[in-house]
Amino acid sequence: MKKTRIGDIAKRSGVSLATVSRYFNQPQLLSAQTREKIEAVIRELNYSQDNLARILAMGKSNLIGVVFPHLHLSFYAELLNQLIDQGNRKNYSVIVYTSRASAEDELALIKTLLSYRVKGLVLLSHMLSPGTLESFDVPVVSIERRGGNYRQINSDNFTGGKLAGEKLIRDGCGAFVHINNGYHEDWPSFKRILGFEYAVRERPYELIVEQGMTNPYSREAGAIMSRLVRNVAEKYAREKVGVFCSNDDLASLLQRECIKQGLAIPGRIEIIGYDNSPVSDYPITSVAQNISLMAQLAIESLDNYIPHESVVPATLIEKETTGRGSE
Amino acid sequence: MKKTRIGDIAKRSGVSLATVSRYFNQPQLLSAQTREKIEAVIRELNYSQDNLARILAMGKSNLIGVVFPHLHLSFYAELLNQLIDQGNRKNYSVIVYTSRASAEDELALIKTLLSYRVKGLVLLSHMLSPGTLESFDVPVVSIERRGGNYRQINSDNFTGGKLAGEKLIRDGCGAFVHINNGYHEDWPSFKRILGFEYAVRERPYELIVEQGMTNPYSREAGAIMSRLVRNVAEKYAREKVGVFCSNDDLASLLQRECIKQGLAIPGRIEIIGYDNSPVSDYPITSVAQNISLMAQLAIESLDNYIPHESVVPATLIEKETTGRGSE
DNA sequence: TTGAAAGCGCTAACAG
DNA sequence: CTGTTAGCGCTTTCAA
Repeated sequence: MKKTRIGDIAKRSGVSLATVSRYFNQPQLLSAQTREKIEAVIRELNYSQDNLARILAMGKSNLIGVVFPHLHLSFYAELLNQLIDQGNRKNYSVIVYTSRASAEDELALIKTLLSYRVKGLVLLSHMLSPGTLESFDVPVVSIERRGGNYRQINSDNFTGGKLAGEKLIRDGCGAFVHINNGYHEDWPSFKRILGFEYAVRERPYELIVEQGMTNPYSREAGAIMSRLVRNVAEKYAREKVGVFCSNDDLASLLQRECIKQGLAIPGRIEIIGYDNSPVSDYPITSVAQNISLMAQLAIESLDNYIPHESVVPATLIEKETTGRGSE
Repeated sequence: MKKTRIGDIAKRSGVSLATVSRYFNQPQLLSAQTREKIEAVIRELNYSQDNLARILAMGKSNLIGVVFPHLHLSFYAELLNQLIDQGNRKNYSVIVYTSRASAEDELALIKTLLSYRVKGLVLLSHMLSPGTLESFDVPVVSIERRGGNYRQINSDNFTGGKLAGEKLIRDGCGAFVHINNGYHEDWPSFKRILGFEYAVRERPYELIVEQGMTNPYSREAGAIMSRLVRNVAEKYAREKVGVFCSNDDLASLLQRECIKQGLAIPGRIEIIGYDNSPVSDYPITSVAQNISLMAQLAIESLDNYIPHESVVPATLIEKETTGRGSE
């Protein structure tokens, strides 16, 4: 049982192959009559297009390549979700990869993507240098990554961090902690720290960086967080502590640990996460990134590609790990 | 700046186009000399293959199509992770979709996948009937889904449920609850319920089904769980309650709610989840599905396709939401 | 409105 | 070992 091709339906409906092709691509050019004839045969033979051949002939696909560091962070999972959904609206299909161990491997991976003639690349991986990204001859959009001469979509990290700080101050916290699992001054997310530090300036403040919590669900991360909470509780015994975490998963881990150690939330300690991804929709106060807008912008910037940075607003979503403020 | 093709490098190195093709596909056939010559030019011209053309010429791709219901469940996110990784070993690329609203739409989506000549389909969606799945002319593997004449990969759900039940009994629970967000007797996961019920037979037992918790991270799910915990605590005031949840995310939600309502874990209530996905690696006792094995089997069954069911073992991973047993 | 024919970039007989 | 050539299935001038 061979695959039915455009030629088969051409023959069967007594028109030329080109006409059938037009049926799909420029139906206005066809007489209503031929159109119906073709339609009937297509249905009859249960034909469906071969996108591969189509792409080859046309030169560009509507496959889009996406590279995530991994999918263990709820922000990533949700963004992928949204990218797929937004892509679907434009009939794009998403090929997804997770990051490799070395820049070299990652480059190979992207070359594979390119070998499928992807229409564009959406990257959340940190592995490749801006220079490399600029060298691809398809649209490249980075999300929450270092900048360069390509399309960047970032959330308003500074404001996000600032909102978090201000909220914790309003709630009467006397000591402030930011927990991060590793940052780089070039990354947009670094501005979260700056924003937070700006808000809490001249108050007791501490920046804690723990690379071991890159996967917040690992046993290691649990152990680290446990120790960390103990230290913080001991160190700031008299004032309420306001903690801002670089992502929700970390915040969630922190919350669990506080509960375990009997620190009242939000009485003794307040927690604010970042992302407001569905996984944390309930009940952790978080700075929301508007993930769906980011996905939409990413997808839409693929056609009509203009390298530049977009900053999407960040908003504080108050839930149960912070207080009522003091207004 | 045109794309460099196989022909360009043929010309430049003074061999025929076919020879260059062989360089990639059957290098043993070439003399070391030509091989080197070609290699040099490839490097010089920075050539990289066009997989699309390749697939078209060869007839089959190494794209594989994956359809998930969504990515909000940690089991899904992790499985996708593994599928990508396992696929990479064989140089497959994964096109991922999330389920559509209707069977019709979902079929269209799969047709799109097929139009890219995917080598096979890995499905976690429930939308399509077995009959439909059987009708595709590429290998189809379903994971934890209803059976049919295709490759199925399921975990040993009955044993999994049974292990959970037995553990709770050992730990001295006097009342048993299973919380599920919707099931169907045809689904493999239904056997989790059977296994659990078998283990706790003739003891106080209750099955709670709440469709509203399909996305355990929704506000709605939070509200439902809150009410549910209250009811359970009230109803079983004298005996320790053993709760088995149909997935880890639900278990995690339950844990949080118990803590909030002041029910000691594992003193007053014990919790066992299902999946043991990384998201729950810490600290919820869970029945592990061996997700990476499932992914591996799925990927490997794509070549040398033999429709049948594989059942991968389920094991109980004891963590902090259950007690020490009583042996 | 329609058809003929030349590609898209690569592979795979077949012949040498 | 290597070259010639005919496709893979579709799109797109160009001409009619």
